[in-house]
Amino acid sequence: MIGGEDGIARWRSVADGIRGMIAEAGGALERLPVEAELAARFGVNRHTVRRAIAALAAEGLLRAERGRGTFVAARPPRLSYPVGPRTRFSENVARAARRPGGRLIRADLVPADAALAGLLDLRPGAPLHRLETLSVADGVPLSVGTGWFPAERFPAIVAAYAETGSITLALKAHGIEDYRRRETRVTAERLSPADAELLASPPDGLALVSHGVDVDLGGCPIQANRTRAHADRVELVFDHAPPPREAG
Amino acid sequence: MIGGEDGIARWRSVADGIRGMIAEAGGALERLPVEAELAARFGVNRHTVRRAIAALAAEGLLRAERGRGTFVAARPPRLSYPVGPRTRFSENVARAARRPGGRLIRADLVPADAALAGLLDLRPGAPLHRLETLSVADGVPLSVGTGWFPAERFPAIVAAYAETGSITLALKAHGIEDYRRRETRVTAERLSPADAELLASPPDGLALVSHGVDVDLGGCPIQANRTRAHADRVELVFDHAPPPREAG
DNA sequence: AGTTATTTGTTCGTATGTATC
DNA sequence: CGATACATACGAACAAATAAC
Repeated sequence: MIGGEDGIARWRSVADGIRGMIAEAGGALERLPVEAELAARFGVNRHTVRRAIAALAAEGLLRAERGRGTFVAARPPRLSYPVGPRTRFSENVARAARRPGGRLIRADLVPADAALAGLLDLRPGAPLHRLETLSVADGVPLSVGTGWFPAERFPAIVAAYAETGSITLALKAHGIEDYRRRETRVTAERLSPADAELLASPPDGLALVSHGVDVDLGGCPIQANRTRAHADRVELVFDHAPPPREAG
Repeated sequence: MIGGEDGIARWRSVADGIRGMIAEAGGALERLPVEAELAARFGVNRHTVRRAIAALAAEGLLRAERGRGTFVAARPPRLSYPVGPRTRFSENVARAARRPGGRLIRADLVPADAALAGLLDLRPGAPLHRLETLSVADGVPLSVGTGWFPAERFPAIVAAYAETGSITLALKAHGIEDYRRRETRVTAERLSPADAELLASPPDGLALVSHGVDVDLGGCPIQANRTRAHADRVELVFDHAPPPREAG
């Protein structure tokens, strides 16, 4: 069964109608009329309105709250998150914020699979400390990160992180004075239910996923990392500094 | 109304059940039983099964095709998309593919708003050529890009791009021999309906959105750019090249 | 604090449209 | 063309969260 005159489903027309209402109001419309009234206004069943609202909510335009109403999503500006050779996820991350912080969610010892072994220059099966951490700024959770560290080289990394709340300091306790980011790969995914929970996000939120490998000054890998940043709250900024003229 | 014993909605249990079926089959399950059979198997109404399938499809796990069936989505590996100072979106982009290509979707003349004027070092209201382009590799659309060019400096950019299919060549026709990417900001969003259409994607797909500004060798901005890459098909790779040893 | 009204969320039922096989 | 299978649409009822009294 397809909608009124043309071959367009009715819920799509309703969705476009709602889009129009929002555009017409020009920012003045905070809350949508209730579903029953929209259904009456568009001359369709309440389910059809709900289908339209679901589509717009999936787009990020609306946010429906049970018992309260349906609201036009007004998103605050994202926090800029610089990424470069000197990226320190748990630290520089939220330096712009007044109260940055990190928290250890979980830590365990896992064997390296083929992919991790390749990234870290280890044999498959080598023991790795896996740390799951949450980074928070001004009380708002920004990202969940999983870091893998060679357990033989960094035997006390978990305790050091738990004590200092900083990867950089925990590495320093193992003799790493400085390190560099080698490469960052960025993708986008939907938040997993577990990550949505940690990030205090509705389950339909998006994650900016970045994979990276940090190396010591000798080029030896010391950490593989997978960070899921809340896409509504964070933007990644890559500064492509011009190459030094002298080096040609 | 909430499902059977605990406070979990039935469609969530059904979704978990389907997840289980897929996991249990371990890759051997290509096609799901039809909705009516799933409804019977889980003891719920067909609508409840459809709600569960919709959720899993939104997660990217399933793909429903009208008239054919519901299938477990097997996603091909993402194409790596290097981003750096010498990024040429319409070109390097898909060099890894056998048949890269670009297509002009739309072009028009727009006045610079405050944000664009700031990025491009122009006065607000200055005329800009806006080009909407689609980049394709091996027949698969990868990304939609919108580029803004100062119209006074690049009066014939639209014709030049339409003729050559390349931003770099179109700029060369205006005397730009080389240019650099200054900065890239990356976020994630849901695909807009229009972009989903262009990218031949289901409407619930995700976009990796990158904003960038290109400057000529004198540092003068020549292009502002907003690219929406299909998150399932593309990953952005940022290579944080080590500082050249020779230069100290 | 407790009760009621409002509003979105879930579930079932039924029927029909439309694409595929 | 008929059968199959997903998509759309309407109707009815109740659940659960919130807000108002």
